[in-house]
Amino acid sequence: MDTFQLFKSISKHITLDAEEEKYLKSILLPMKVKQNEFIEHMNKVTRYFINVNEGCLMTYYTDNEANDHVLQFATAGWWTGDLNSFTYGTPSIFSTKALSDSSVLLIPKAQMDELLERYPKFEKYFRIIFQNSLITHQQRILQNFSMSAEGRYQYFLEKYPTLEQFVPQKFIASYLGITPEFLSKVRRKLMER
Amino acid sequence: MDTFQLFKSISKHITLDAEEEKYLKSILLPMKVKQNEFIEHMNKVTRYFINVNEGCLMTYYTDNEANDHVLQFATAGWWTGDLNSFTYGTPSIFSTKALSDSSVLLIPKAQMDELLERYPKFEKYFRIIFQNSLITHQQRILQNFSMSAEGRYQYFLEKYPTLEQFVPQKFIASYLGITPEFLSKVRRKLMER
DNA sequence: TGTATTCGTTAAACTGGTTCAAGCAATCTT
DNA sequence: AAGATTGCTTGAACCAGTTTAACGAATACA
Repeated sequence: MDTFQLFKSISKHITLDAEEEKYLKSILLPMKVKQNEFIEHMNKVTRYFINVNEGCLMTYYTDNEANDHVLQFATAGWWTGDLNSFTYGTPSIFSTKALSDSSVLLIPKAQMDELLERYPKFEKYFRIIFQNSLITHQQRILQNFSMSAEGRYQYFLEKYPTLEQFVPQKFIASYLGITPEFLSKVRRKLMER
Repeated sequence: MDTFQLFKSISKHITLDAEEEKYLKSILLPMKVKQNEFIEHMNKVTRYFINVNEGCLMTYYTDNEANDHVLQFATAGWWTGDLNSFTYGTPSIFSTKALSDSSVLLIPKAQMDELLERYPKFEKYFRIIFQNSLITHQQRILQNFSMSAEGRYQYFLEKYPTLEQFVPQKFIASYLGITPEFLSKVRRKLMER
């Protein structure tokens, strides 16, 4: 099964020789998770940086009032997880769970460090991955400030048309920073037009 | 004048040899900007990635109703600018201006590309810079969802104690995603305790 | 030195979004 | 197949933050 989405993502940015590809495969941990199963739990140190191969994951924060706040959905080819906890070994503030039966590739922290040291080419790959993700996060911050909930919802539907099949509405609401009740009202308003 | 803040930032993450340091210096454009002067303008393609040496810059988005929304303040050692426009050559949605008399180092896009190609060590440096910035942006998104304006203001004061000297309150309000009027109320409430 | 513009504050009216409570449909459990 | 839990919707009351307008203090400017 050489058709990991991860390798498609990598080949967009760098070209691996046989040795590099072999080494990378040797450190990846393939894993299947069923719907609603967790890969990482809040309050524990994150062990893995996660790449989704099939299905859909969600990384989210649970606040003191037990409200969930979705940081990110991840589908085929996307990286997810608590980057701060993974990088610096601090307890995670996020949990990551499967929204559908999924298959993922995990890289443990020590192997990630060794990969970057042995084959600095991967520095470029992750530089680009983090750079693009940063751009996306910058845009999300500004949208939350400058657009209404209705506008954010419409933008979400346009930008991530494939996510609706995986993600219950209450989690879309959470991603948008509103309550499920209010998303329901927004949707009705949009339908009536 | 070998005391650029940038070199302190770099030495935290990688070690440069004489050649690399010399090359880097040869492509940096030092520049002084007076208070309220612009380095980059919205709607134009960003030419430079900006590192602050002295003073304070602000990168912000102006929406259709002419409201400003602050993405980032940057003081000594920090990078700023419109990363999307710089990387992909799209028209910028941000402007970057000086909040005080400042000195900065600019890297033009072509020179940045060449730096990364010639000396891949800088891939690691920018991988770490973008990774840390991404972590900060993730936390900011979640704070905006899970904390009140009052909580966000207190957190801002704790995290960036040096910024108050540079930044007018209306821009702090903008950074927090609230109106200046409401920040004024929040401040009074906090004083009264 | 006087004048104009900008900045922070206050207060009253307002609104986008929340909270609480209830009901219905779908799925999970046994 | 009945009961229990979860997801989505609706409505009424509510609240955190906005809008508008006005005022004084500070700064910029001619």
